Amino acid sequence: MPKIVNERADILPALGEVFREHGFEGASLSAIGERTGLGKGSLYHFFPGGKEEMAAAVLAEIDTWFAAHIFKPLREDADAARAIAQMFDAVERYFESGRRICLVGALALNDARDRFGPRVSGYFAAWTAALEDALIRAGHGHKKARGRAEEAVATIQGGLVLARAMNDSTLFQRILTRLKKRLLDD
Amino acid sequence: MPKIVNERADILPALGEVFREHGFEGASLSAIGERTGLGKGSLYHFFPGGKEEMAAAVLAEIDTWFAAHIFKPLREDADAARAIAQMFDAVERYFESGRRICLVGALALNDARDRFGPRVSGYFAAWTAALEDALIRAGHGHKKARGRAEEAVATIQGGLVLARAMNDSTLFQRILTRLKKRLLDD
DNA sequence: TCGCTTGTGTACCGTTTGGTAAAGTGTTAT
DNA sequence: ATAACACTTTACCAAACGGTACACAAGCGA
Repeated sequence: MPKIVNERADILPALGEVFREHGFEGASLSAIGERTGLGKGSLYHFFPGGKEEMAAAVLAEIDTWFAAHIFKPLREDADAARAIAQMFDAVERYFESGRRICLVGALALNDARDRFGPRVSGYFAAWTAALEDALIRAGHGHKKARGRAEEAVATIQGGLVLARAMNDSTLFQRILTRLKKRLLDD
Repeated sequence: MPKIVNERADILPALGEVFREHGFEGASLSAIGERTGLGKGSLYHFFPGGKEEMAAAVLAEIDTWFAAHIFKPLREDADAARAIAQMFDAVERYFESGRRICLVGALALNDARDRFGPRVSGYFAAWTAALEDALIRAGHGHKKARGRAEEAVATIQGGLVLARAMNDSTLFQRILTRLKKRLLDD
């Protein structure tokens, strides 16, 4: 009986895509099995906690990725403006110009939020806080930096909603471009 | 056998709340029955098409409401700036300061979008088009009005995501206030 | 070669799912 | 009074659900 995977981290990307497509409730074990190529036996071997543990693992991986590639540079890069510009590049690549949605945002919208409350709120709290920090260092007034950061993160999330609703990835790119310009030039 | 309701429109609000809470897949017939107080028999009497017809009816009602209370004033009010201001008031009331999510946006994020594609895209297309129209009449440049309208609608949607994710309705209010100011003063 | 660990496949569990059928009960118009 | 209609109740269905149990195969160190 040959191994298919040997690290549970190997199937997290596929897991993430299933949850993105169907949501938490809609992602059935059969859909998960199909996408990952694993049977129930293997899935419950890697994730004894079932669907909930799978989603939690995906969220944790997302957290880690964003912390390393976006939040940390925003907080620590000596050139704050450059970090902000890089955030926009990373966001556009990560969300594939709006063709890919934000799983955390999607989970936040229905009752799945209650299952993953701290993870969901922590993700957005970390993002806005890091961006606020960068904005201040880039010369924005302390008082307005938090508001601008919140609004920017919201605009990105909303851009994903609109781009997916209208099936128009150029819309997401336009929104990002405008937002980036406003944050850096203003 | 007493009537519980006699117009199917009477149960649309309750239906909408169930879909908002659980999403399309997650809204089981038993949950729907509980919330509406109707058994399956009655539900299938009013909606022979099942869940899909229920959700479609809710979406149609939402479309109608927004068309009458938001899109139409934006397009037709002689005082465009006032129409925009009223849009923000209506949005804050309708979404209960971020405690209530946008069902259309939520459906857009997972595979439920494919079931209701035209309705979902039409909703956002109508909103952005109406706001663009008002922005032009309020003195914004023709060329940038569309971009600003798209970004504004996206920010509202994203504000709902963030407010719900962080369980903070003041966040939604702050975002609306900032956005309104920028659209009207800039 | 022997166990042991780590995965995998399959059969199975009880429950819930969306949906159907039909009988029954009120109301209303004739 | 009666027949038609509108709605509700109940029972029922096959399929799918999340999850469990367990036998079994491969790789590996001793």
